[in-house]
Amino acid sequence: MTTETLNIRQMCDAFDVTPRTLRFYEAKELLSPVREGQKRLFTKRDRARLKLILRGKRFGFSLEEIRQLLDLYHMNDGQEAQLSKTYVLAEKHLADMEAQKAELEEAIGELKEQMAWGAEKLAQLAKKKTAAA
Amino acid sequence: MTTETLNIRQMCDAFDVTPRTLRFYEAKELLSPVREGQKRLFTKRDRARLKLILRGKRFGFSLEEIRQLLDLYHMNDGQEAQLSKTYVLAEKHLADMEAQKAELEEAIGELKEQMAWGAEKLAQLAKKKTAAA
DNA sequence: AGGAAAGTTGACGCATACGTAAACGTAACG
DNA sequence: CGTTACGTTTACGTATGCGTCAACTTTCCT
Repeated sequence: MTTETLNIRQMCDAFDVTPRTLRFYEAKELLSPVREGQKRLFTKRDRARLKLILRGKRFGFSLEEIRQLLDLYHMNDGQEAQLSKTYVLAEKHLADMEAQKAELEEAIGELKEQMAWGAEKLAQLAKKKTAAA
Repeated sequence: MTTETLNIRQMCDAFDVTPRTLRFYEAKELLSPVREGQKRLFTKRDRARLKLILRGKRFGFSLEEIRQLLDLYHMNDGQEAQLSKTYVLAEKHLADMEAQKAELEEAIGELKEQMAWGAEKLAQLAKKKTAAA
């Protein structure tokens, strides 16, 4: 394996982000790339986390929320207390996302209605034009 | 009808936002309440728009994006050029939302997997505890 | 008339999420 | 050995989305 880890530029290209963003995420403890000298090397784990971070962002979560949620995907056999706390957080998160999904479906439905109305209007205008020709 | 329009406080209570927020949205031309003297009165139209604004925010759209999208719900028989431009925007928006929905479904699936794993771990810990007792 | 209640317009403040420029390290290439 | 490329830290700058006074007006109550 030649691509066990990625340097910062490869990472940026792979995820379409800037170096600044990756360093920022590291500062916020969302990522923890290893160092080769002073250079960052991003592991498979970092890549998985970044994917989740970007996804979280698209769903409107703040970086701080995301930081906490990242643990959900790395439940590492800790204490029962910690694990169950994480699990509860996950339940909330799940409920959140399912609510968002429901709302999204409603919004899609409404938008489609509006578009049908608009399409009809456009069709009428097109007809008038044809008739006038 | 006594509730044809709402004053700012009623509007805030109805949508759980602050006066500052409503004034801010007006400044950004997302809302355009009528005036009674210098006081704002929010019409049915404003209420519909605010609902869409808040929804848009939950889906991670910026206020500026939302401002443009609001026209989608008020396609007011304008010029064909304008109307068709709005329609195109709507198509993009729709594609956006459906993509988001797909991603959301994927995310929900993954999270559920993680939770199943976590639940199992917790069950094992519970068993050990019972056995030890 | 006097004062609280509700609303208004500035104007500055602040957290989030980076952008951007400066100054420096280091490693390879010709 | 210079310089080009790539990366680093430090630090200040910036857009977004409001929060939070301050200073007034308007209205309604007593």
